[in-house]
Amino acid sequence: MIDFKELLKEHGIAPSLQRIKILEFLEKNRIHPTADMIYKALVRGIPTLSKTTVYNTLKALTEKGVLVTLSLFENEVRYEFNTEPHIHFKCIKCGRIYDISESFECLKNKEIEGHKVLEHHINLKGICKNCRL
Amino acid sequence: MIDFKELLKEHGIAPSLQRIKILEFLEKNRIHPTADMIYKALVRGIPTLSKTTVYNTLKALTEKGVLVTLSLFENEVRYEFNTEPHIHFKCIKCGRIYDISESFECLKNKEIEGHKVLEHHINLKGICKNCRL
DNA sequence: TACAAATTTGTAATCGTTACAAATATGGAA
DNA sequence: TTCCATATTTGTAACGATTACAAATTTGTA
Repeated sequence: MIDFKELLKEHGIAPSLQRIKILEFLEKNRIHPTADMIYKALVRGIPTLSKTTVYNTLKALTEKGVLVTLSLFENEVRYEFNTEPHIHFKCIKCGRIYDISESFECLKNKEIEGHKVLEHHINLKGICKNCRL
Repeated sequence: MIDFKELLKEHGIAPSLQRIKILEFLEKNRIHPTADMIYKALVRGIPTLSKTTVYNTLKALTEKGVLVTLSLFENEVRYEFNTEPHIHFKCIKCGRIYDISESFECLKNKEIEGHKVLEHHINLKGICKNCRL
């Protein structure tokens, strides 16, 4: 069990209730949510929660490297924990986003057509194992 | 030299001046522009051009498969001709987006962790050959 | 030339996000 | 504990990209 309060302190962010809850939500719900999804989920427990707080917190956590933002297919910002490099798969039927543990080390720090590659993002799209049944 | 009027007709879209110019711009300027960039570039030649027309045309052309939309890193929609599958590289210094002809056939129609892969989008980020100098 | 249908246009609405300032909560010093 | 400066949160307004919509214009065809 992660100590979210500690995790925030380690990154120089004061561990307020709102921040802890946002971080906890992202750790426990690996669904790559949008800011709005996070807000809607948490406002039940924290009725005074403001969307601005959600955005501010996500921005701060991203700047500190705790979170990572994703630009997947539909052009909406989604957030996830910054963990091992992995690939994202989005199901065109149910819309769920899956993490694929496979990684393409072959791209890392490579030089392609004269350009120095620092980051690579691989997004897959198709029918997920549940929707294929 | 592509006959844009013909190309539009082939896809069941009436070849109006505005549509021809938008298509022509995308074919001649392989810069993966946003709708706004297209509008700004064309409004000089067509002073009455409306942004709505640009959006409508881009939407129609995308639905017909003539264009493809990109969700790259900054979460802004960009458009390009629908051609051979290729990889996009964005320079973090100059912001330019390059097409990398290399393709990852190894991903095509593959089954990964039980999911059926239909599309794959690979986005690279780094320093381009010009900015490295 | 005339007219119905398609296209374009401009305005207003919408959505996600950010700016900003007031209100609130916090932690440390006295 | 109480006080206070500071940090955090909140709500509203502003913003930019996109879409909805209806009026105006253009087009192709009879």
